[in-house]
Amino acid sequence: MKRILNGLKREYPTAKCELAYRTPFELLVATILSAQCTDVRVNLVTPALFGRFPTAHDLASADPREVEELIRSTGFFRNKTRNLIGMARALVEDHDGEVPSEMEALRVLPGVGRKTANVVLGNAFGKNEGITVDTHVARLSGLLGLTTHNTPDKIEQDLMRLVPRADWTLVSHLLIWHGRRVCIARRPRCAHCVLRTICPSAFSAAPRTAARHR
DNA sequence: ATCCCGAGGG
DNA sequence: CCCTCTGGAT
Repeated sequence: MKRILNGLKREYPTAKCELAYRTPFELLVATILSAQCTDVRVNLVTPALFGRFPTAHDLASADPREVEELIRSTGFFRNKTRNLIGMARALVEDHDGEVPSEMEALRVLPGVGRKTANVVLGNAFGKNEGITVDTHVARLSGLLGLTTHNTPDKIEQDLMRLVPRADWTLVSHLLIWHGRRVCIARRPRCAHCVLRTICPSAFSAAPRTAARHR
């Protein structure tokens, strides 16, 4: 695991959050939108969304139909709209319209789960509350020791035990970047992967289909 | 047909 | 643990 992380660090020295945002509020909204949707598509809709609803106060009084139209292409748009407006109202009522920097306060907001809270705490507030790993990690399962009995939750716990707390947010981004750029679903670029020599699922020749790990 | 930086509910 | 919610890219 140590060797894997060192390899990834060398490959992505500037890994960071790829969601576009300027304020904690914008990051919170963008992260909620990123559920089952790529960061690229989120970044396509957020400029118009943030232009129309720059703060929690603006979103709290928004017309749901207008929000739905703006975020439709990110999928799950009815759930997301309900959560976004409910979240904005909670921010206005309980936090003067600001995004709280505490895990417990974030988690009770509508639509904010463990992963969303971690992204906001790590990237907007510089806190390392935990390592959250995305669905890409299933493709690194062979490397990370992910099995039926060794779930993503277990992997995250192992990573937190191995990595200094100061690097938790960085490690989340390293794994995400690798998933986005190299270990791509159904078309992994194994020939360009720094983990090629130690990955049990890697193709030695140019791959045509994705590696299956389970 | 399968996947995407998920959350909420049963 | 399971299921549902959604559109777009590949």
